[in-house]
Amino acid sequence: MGSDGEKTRREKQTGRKPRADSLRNRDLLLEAATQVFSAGGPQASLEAVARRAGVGIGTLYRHFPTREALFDAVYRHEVDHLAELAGQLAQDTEPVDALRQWLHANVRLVATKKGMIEGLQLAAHGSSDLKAYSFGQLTRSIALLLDRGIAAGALRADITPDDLLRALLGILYSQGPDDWRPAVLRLVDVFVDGLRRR
Amino acid sequence: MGSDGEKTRREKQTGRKPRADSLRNRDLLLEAATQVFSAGGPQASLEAVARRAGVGIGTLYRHFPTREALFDAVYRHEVDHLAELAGQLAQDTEPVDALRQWLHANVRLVATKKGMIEGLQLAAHGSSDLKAYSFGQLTRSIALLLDRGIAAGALRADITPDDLLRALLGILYSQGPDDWRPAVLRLVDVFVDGLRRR
DNA sequence: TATTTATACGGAGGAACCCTCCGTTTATCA
DNA sequence: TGATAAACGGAGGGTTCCTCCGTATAAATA
Repeated sequence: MGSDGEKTRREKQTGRKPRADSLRNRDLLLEAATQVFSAGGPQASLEAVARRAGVGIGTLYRHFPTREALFDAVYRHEVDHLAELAGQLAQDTEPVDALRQWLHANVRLVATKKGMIEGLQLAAHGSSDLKAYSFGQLTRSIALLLDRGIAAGALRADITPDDLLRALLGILYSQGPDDWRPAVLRLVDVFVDGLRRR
Repeated sequence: MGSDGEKTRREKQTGRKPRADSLRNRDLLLEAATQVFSAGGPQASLEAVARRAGVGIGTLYRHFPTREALFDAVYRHEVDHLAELAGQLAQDTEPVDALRQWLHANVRLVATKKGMIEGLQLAAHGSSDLKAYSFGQLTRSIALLLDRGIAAGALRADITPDDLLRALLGILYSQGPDDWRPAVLRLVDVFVDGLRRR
């Protein structure tokens, strides 16, 4: 969960206000990391992140003791957006279409943040907090949309939100070299068709 | 293609037989690389590969000037196996089932070679020869199976072998942490269902 | 078999990165 | 305005990457 971010943002135990430079540097690092990871993938240089943020490498490690901690902070934000969207679609839109649209939104997001999906995949294999959090958020979002479709009798009932998340991440990750978006969107549609009740 | 491996295996231009130690070391390196990559993924230490093979790091780089070249040699072999299997299934088995079985075979393969899929993904984004070769082999295999299904009227005709390969790689890559195989196999089946003509 | 020579070998070495540790600086609090 | 807890920067030891080159050796030649 957010434990790590929280701890960094707030004190040890004495009741002193966090220093202004600390907060500022944390934000600088986060922004720099977003850019560096987006461009270079999850194994990009942390020293490059520090350089870009204009702080010492020691400062980076104090705020984010591990590479995963940095991912944690960077990607939780994006995931929260998707969860919001799912909530909206679940109110506005016809079930099957809502699911389809939400999946398409994921494709769109990844289109601009190349490194993100790799990060999530890395999280999927590793055991960071990010995994628990983002998978939770995404699974909840999917469950919301999926269950509604099942309840309406429009979607088959033998697929779990977990399954669907796997497929989504997988299909998303399978970006081709050139203009992969149309192909990926088509795949999503095929998959949604496969999900329809027959 | 195999240009790199071939070049290493055979001379510059003079017509001299390749040295025995060279060939031997190449094989040692290949075997070591297969193990190291399978365990540690595509960014595993090349020096570790050399150590495991019992040769100097210089020898490794002479045989495989880049990390990609090593992948190239290691994974082309596996891909060839899958191509063979596709050929067999195309003769033996009912179209939709042949496709399903071939996809399942992919799942099985990946189950034992963790690093491989990451390698293929890496190739998919990069621009190595491995990409051209393995994608060619796999696409051809899929085309074989897919076209047969379409010709028989059993599969929808608006999906290309390319698309299907993307989906396959994607779904394969989406391994969960625990016992992911049943889930992945289910996803494959859903996808194949989506491919059915309706 | 002995000599020549093309070829391969090993590993030193410079650069980048990882992460830790600690002396110095600075923002809060009294 | 001090006092001091907290944050800062970056040196430094370790690892990996990849190149370069003097040494060793297998194939060719006599």
